Amino acid sequence: MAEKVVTRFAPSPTGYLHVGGARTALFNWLLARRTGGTFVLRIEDTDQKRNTPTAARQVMDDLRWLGIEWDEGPQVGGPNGPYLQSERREIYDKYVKQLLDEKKAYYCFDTPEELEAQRRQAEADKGGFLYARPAEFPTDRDAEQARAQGKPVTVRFAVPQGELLVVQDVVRGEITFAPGEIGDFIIQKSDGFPTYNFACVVDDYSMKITHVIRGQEHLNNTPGQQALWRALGFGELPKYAHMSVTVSDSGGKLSKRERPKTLRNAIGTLQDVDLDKLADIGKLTCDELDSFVKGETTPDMPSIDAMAQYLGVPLPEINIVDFFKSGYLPETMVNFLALLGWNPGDNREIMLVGELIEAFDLARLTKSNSLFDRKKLIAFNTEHIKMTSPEKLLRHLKHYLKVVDSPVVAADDERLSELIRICEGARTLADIDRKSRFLFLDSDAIEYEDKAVKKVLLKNDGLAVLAVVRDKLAAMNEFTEEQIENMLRSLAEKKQLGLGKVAQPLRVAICGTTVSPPIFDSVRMLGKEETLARIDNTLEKFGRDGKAE
RNA sequence: GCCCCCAUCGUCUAGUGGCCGAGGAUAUCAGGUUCUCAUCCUGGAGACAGGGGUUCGACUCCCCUUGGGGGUACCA
Repeated sequence: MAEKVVTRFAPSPTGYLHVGGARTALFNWLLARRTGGTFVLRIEDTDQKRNTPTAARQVMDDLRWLGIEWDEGPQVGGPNGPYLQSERREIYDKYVKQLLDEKKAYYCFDTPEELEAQRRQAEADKGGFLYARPAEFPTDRDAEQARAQGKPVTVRFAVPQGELLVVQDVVRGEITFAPGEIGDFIIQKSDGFPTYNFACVVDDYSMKITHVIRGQEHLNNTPGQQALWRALGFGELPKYAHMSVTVSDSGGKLSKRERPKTLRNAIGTLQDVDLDKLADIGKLTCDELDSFVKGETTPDMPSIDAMAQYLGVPLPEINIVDFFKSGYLPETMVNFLALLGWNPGDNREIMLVGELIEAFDLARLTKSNSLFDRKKLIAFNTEHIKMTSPEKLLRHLKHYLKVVDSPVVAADDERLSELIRICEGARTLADIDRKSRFLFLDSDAIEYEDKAVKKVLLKNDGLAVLAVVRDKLAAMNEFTEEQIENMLRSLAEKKQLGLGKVAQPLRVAICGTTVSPPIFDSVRMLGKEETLARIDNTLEKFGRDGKAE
């Protein structure tokens, strides 16, 4: 009985994979895996103007990073390819012709301007715009003539009018659209490419898709698509499930415009920004930067990222790669995304992909939209870092360090594993990176944070304590963390100080900030020689102008 | 404007007429542990949008209002 489930993810390659798309892909993939079905990846590149050549590639990389592998699609092939719509033109043409021959579709020769005027008129008449279907359909000859005259030639589907269009939706139940609600829509553009609403129907049929899981923004397209499906004689409809949409926690829609917007606002608020330098960092001319700040234009992503990094402005993550670069684990993303608009029905939240697959059920999709809460995401990531095996974490960390170009890449596996161990409790891979960098910098490359110096070195005899610590360290012949700990603790006790008063000056001396892995591990890993050198540097550098004795 | 969808703690959600004096997570607050950051532990506060019905009984069903989202393209 039950036919094999076939689901698909059909992104248009206009940019990086963003969280919304990732979630759609995930749900489709989860259902396929749950049921032992097939997951198809199809690239919807029918818009000549908007496709970026590298985008499809990027989307696939991001899917793979998440662990979402497709059974049919680009790069892997399959029986129903090609999987790029731009390579399926003959297929669409065939069906357009069929519809034309059966008088279920017709040619149109309107210019965009004419259409625009009709639309405005309809608005003025306070009605929805419905294309006025001609009593007599133009013939192939008319179309040729129009083309010869340089008129645009499109093909419209004659949507069956006068009947209620009913959509059965898996998550929303029955949805009805009144007759006349859906106007005749274009199925073939004047450049010969199919429109989304057409290509999607043809492909879902020929790729034998059984379940269409997509965002609710497609709900209103569905009656038209289903009418088309019937007109084409495609037989039984796939099941449709329209998921709730995810909105951003930084207000409004989760859109790629958020990042430039955040940066723009930051530039506006920040005092004394060196605009020339900034333009240089972003590889922009001053005029281009100016126009960006004024909100007139938006530079490309690498430019935005570079400027944000330079200014130290955190941008909200929106693309999957952004989350990767912020140090999130793919396990976290999959887990978190799965729980946006779905839940297993019990109180489980932290789940591995295997558990998600096992528990997944379309019947448990949520109807209402949800906010993407980055705070909760961090909590999830902390949890996943904690539960991931050291080996796996090491793999993730290495990949991460390489991509973000951290000096920590210099470490070998053993050392990285050690770092992972002593950074227990880290919330992101970025935390581990940040805390570890001091080990991989030259001692003269250490930047001493102003605040840290003032607070721990120049106050409470910080430098004096540091000098004592220095001598004690120098006198040690065994440089294990146990020895270091014993020494520091007994010193603190002897001086009637809290351990912090002893540890903090040392910490600032070796890494320039008040934050590092546990001090005993940090010192041991740095090594005796380098530790002493950095302390000496510090003493020298701040000893004079400080008020240390 | 018109059409479609949605509505439980700040947020993600459990809840399918009595088990709910509404459960979990996260955020937040108060304590505690700790050499920093983080982790960790204990406790607190916090929600059924409003109004009508239906019913012996509504968070759960129906209607209206309000609020949010989406669509209204030769974008997908």
